[in-house]
Amino acid sequence: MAREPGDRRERILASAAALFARKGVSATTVREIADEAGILSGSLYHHFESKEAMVDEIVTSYLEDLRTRYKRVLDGDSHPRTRLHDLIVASLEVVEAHPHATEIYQNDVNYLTQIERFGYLRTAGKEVQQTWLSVIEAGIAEGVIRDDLDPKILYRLMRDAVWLSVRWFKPTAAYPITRLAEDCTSLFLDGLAKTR
Amino acid sequence: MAREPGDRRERILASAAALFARKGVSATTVREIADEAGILSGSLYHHFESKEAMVDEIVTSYLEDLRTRYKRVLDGDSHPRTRLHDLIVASLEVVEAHPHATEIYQNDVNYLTQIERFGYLRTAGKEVQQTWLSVIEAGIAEGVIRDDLDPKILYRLMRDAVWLSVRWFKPTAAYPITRLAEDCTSLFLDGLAKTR
DNA sequence: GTCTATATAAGGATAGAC
DNA sequence: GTCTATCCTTATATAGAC
Repeated sequence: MAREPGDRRERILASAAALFARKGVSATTVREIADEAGILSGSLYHHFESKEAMVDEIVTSYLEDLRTRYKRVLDGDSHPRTRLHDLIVASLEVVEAHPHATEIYQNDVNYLTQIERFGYLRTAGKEVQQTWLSVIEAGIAEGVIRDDLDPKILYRLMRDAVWLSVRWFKPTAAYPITRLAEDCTSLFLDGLAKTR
Repeated sequence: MAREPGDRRERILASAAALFARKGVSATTVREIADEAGILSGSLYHHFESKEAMVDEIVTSYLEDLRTRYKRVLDGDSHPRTRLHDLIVASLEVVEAHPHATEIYQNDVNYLTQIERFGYLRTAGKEVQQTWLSVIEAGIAEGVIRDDLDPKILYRLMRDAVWLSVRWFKPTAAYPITRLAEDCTSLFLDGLAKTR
């Protein structure tokens, strides 16, 4: 299959994402990105307006995918336990589909939100929180989830545990992403105590 | 009480830490640090050898405190549930005592470990992991903790949930750090399901 | 201990040839 | 679409006066 136009651009963006993820956005230079792409830094500006524009594209398509998948979860099975599990699965699938973007977001969100251009990250964060909260609160209302813990606290603890897996999780045949999702769900819902 | 010598230096370091935490190490300039301290950038070099040296001091004293507190936990009560709780408390106390250093570590560990000078961060990470693993594995051996979940996975999930609280947790009278520690322990050990 | 002044390097970005 | 060449700005760091 022949390469479409835009393929080259996509590959530049992909290797830029890898660099941003590994070193951080601020510490990655346009010269390094160009090196990785096998061109000179000036040539990058034929494809992209700026370094910020590259980050923007990477993060935007990441958030778009995330939004789509979360919406699909809310349209699916409505049992709280299933729904929480589906949210975890969706998140881990986004991690798998956009590992570099996930890492950029997790590492550099503080830095990025200070740049006007990336103000939309705050909104996105609130949307994600709202999705989780609606699931947790429905679970409490239905009597499936404990009511003695603050839903917002629960959300943040679970969110960080799940998303930060981008830093360490490498799926294997013996321990695939589906297994990690099940273990997360079971840890959060059932806990790791053998007896109570 | 009069200010001791070194106090000025400590205050510069503290405001540098705040900047590093907020913007990231790489995106923080020595001019900003100097501004914050009310001096010119050149004058910083009377107190510190380099920007890296500042980061090094901040991170080193953070890790030192962490090590001390973890050691104290391992010398204390040996019941698995208590011990896990104590580990969470110790971690959250370190977050409280070194919020900026914690954030620097969490956000910039990828970037820092690529700098030769900060190679010791890998060792420190392994030590922390070993501490948690010993507690988890003892709990499994004593039949208090489930044996169907990989201890290393459990460690990473709990670690990220606990440490990342630095990004959002602000203690209040109604919800102090001790409460967060208890909620973490209860979430991890008992889970959030009301019935099974 | 801080300032002035500046060396030196690296950064993002642009213009125009090819 | 990439290269050469370079502009301009910003960065870390230093030297020596005060």
